[in-house]
Amino acid sequence: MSKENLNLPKTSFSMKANLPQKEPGLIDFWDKINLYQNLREESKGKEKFILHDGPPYANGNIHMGTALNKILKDIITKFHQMDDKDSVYVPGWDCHGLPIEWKIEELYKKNKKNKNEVPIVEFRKECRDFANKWIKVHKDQFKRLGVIGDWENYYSTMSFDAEAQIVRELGKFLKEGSLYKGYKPVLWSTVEKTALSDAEVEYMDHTSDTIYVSFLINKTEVKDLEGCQIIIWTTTPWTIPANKALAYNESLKYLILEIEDDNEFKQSKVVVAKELLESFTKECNIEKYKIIKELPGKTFKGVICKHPFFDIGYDYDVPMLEARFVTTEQGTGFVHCAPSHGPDDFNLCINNGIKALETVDDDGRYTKHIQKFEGTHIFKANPLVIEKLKELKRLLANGKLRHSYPHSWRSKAPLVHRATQQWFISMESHGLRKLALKALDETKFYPNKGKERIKSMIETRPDWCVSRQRVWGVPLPIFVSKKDNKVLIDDEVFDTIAKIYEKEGSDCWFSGDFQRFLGKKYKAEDYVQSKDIVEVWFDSGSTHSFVLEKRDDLKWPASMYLEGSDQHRGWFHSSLLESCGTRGKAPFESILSHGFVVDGKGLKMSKSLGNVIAPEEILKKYGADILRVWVAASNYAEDLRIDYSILEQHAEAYRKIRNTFRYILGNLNDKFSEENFSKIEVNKLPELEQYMLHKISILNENFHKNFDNYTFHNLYKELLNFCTVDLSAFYFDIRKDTLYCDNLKSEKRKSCITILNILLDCLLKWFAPILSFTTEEIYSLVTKNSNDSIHLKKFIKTPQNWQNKNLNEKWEKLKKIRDVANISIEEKRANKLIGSSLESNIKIKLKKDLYNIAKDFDFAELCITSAAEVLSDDDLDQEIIVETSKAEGNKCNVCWKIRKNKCERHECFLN
RNA sequence: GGGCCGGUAGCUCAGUUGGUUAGAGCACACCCUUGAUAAGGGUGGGGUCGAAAGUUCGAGUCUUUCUCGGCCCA
Repeated sequence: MSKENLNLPKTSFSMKANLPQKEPGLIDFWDKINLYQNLREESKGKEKFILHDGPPYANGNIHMGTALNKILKDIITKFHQMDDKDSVYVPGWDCHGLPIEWKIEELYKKNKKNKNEVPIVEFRKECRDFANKWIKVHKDQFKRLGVIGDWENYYSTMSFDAEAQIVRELGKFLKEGSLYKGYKPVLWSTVEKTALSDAEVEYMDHTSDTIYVSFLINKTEVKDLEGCQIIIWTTTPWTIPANKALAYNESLKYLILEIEDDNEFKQSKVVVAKELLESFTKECNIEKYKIIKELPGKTFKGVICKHPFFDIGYDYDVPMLEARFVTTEQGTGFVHCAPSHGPDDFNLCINNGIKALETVDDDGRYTKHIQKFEGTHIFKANPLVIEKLKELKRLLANGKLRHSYPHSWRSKAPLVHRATQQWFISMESHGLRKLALKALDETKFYPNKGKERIKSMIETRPDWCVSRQRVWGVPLPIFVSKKDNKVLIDDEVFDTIAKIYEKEGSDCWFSGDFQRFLGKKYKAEDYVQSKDIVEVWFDSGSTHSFVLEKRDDLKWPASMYLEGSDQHRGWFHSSLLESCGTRGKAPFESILSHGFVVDGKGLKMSKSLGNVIAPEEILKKYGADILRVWVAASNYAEDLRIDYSILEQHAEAYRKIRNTFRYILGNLNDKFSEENFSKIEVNKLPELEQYMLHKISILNENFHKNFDNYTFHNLYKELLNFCTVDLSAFYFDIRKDTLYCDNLKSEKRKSCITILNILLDCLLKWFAPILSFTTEEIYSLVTKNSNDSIHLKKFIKTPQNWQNKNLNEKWEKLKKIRDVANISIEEKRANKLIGSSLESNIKIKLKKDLYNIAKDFDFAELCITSAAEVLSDDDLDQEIIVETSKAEGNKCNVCWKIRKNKCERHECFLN
């Protein structure tokens, strides 16, 4: 008997995947057949699913987080496409902003070029080129991941039409009146000469000078306080010249002490918080003192102090104000307030009628408002201030403190709070906060916890500062009248600007002549043109207006926004505010947020820890499909762990899936014939095949449930388990005998082939959104049409009559018997009585109920033994007993079963 | 420092309103197979559910504290 007469599997589908080599070819194939266009053609007129791409910043190579984000987007887009929708994905890029400006400046420094001597227009052109360069790089990197989208017609925040639309959006806020000119302290970098957004701030350790300063009480109605000195503690001595007030907390208790040490403060009566007495006396080296009196916080209401520099011209009142931000964590229980140099100080002062002044200029030097120190750089002012305080006998102590302090993420320079003129969008004036909160209630969140996260941010956030003192961005379309200082608000002007931008881009704002923006109605000489640009979050927050609304292939609002969980404060947030401010509604119907990529131990990836894995390495070693499996198998609601052992595990699972396909293809000899599911005559199939149809149907149901909830890790796990447990270890194992040995015309074999065709169809489609490359590789192997793609297909629909609950229950019982049989066989195998299960005969004893179910089944087939006997025995102490004995006789060289006589099986006999 | 989220086998994940002995797949070990073969099958070991305390007849599940990690904010 030779093997040629058997129907052994034969396929050209290789066991080894070779993904890194094979995948680029499939990307070329998708380009060649114009897959994206075909998808649009195919689904014309269907319900749209629009996943609006949050634009990554066009700078630097992609990292794991970006890869995760894009793959997740692609998986979801493909799912909806196969779910019979028109699922359009338009990728985009965020292009303006400081990081790119910095890159160009770095280049300038390298080439000894002075930025100030380069015309802004030229500088901006270099920024634009830089962004364009990275868009190209990103595009290739994203395509390499298998992401299908409109790569030819991507969007960018620096395109001319985007810049034009951003102006129109700003115009809406200006016209409404919610965009206002304010004067607030912002975090300012004196090195970069700009205000920084929250995202650009890094908290690092910094050593500050600390001082204890006394403020002499000047006016009070409380007798006890007369002649006392209020003590403050600060880590920013340079802000003392800008001091305008002192803050105390009503809920604290304070003490008046009389210092008895023999020094310049001898017999001084000083006031500090009771709780801080110990640290205060220790740090100021006060050894002998007397507690005169304890006072409640409210005592300080209305008290007026003298500025410590009173004697050198700072002869104004320093009132004491109540503030909850005063704590007893450090210091003295009193806080010195410089409204120009701290948000808390600013708010407290403005509420009490004390205005902030421009006390420090762009470079960080004191202005004319700071007597005696004008022109001094604040970073060099501490020793001067300390010296002066000492001289005036207002300094109790000074020292150093190492603490967490804000720094610029680029220059690493320490930042300061500085009051500057800025443009704000009010959260309250036109009900923006309320609108945004309402819009969130109407948004579906995956996972649900995202809703609370963004809501609490919206509830407490201050007005939105949208201006930046930089050059690489969309200019604020603002003209201020020289006559009355009023902002020019005229739709015609906004529209003129937008129209010019559409043709030339916003670079022309800086070309000098701005009369053309004003048209004929206004004269340039009457106005001052703003040179501020819009902060980049406003850019990306407006993408819905110049992408979703403007493109015919998209819709507004988007079906989904999908980003990392940090974007609750980023893009989700700015998009929500921009859209609610201009349209009263959110630009998205749902938000999906994913966690961060961390290493195998759950720690964040960093260069210093050396645990960074670049997508590129994974692509080179494993291929994109393995990375896609990792995405699908991980629970994105939490942080996602990755390292090589985790990837190795997923690669192993992939091999299992690949071999499942390979088994099917082998037995179909690479000839897939599509079955019409609704025409399958279920009842005519063997029960095992019926059971498989039931399994497929149930799995398909769960598949859609998981898809509806976007729980891909459960979906993937079910698919993998199906391949491993139901197919490989069960159905395939049992049916090998039929497939290899039965006649090609046998009904049983034909039924099995039908199931294999159905399985191939199902598995290809179920896996296509995840294993985009592998499923395409297989599909192109079995399809006759060389221009066809698995990604053009729709999900399967299983007919109702495939589900059979009774049959399922029955087969669950049969499998239980099979499990017991396996244990029995294993015992004999361990005793070296048998090797292969085919070397055994089994005797199955069952209680009556189970016997009645099992008696009609061939357990030799189900358990892959040479013979099986099923007996009824009601005296059993267990439900199922299986006895295994060594099969005696000769091995049939066709079906390998061991028989005493010649194999009576028809096919074997024939041979 | 504050807010939010999380910690279940080596790994990826299940675990209903608190209710038997905490599950699955992979990995691992051993065995079998050599007609899916750098594949396939079988059996098995493995968990103080981050820690402690509390509520309860009963806690992976509820409460508190602590700890570790992540995101956001200061």
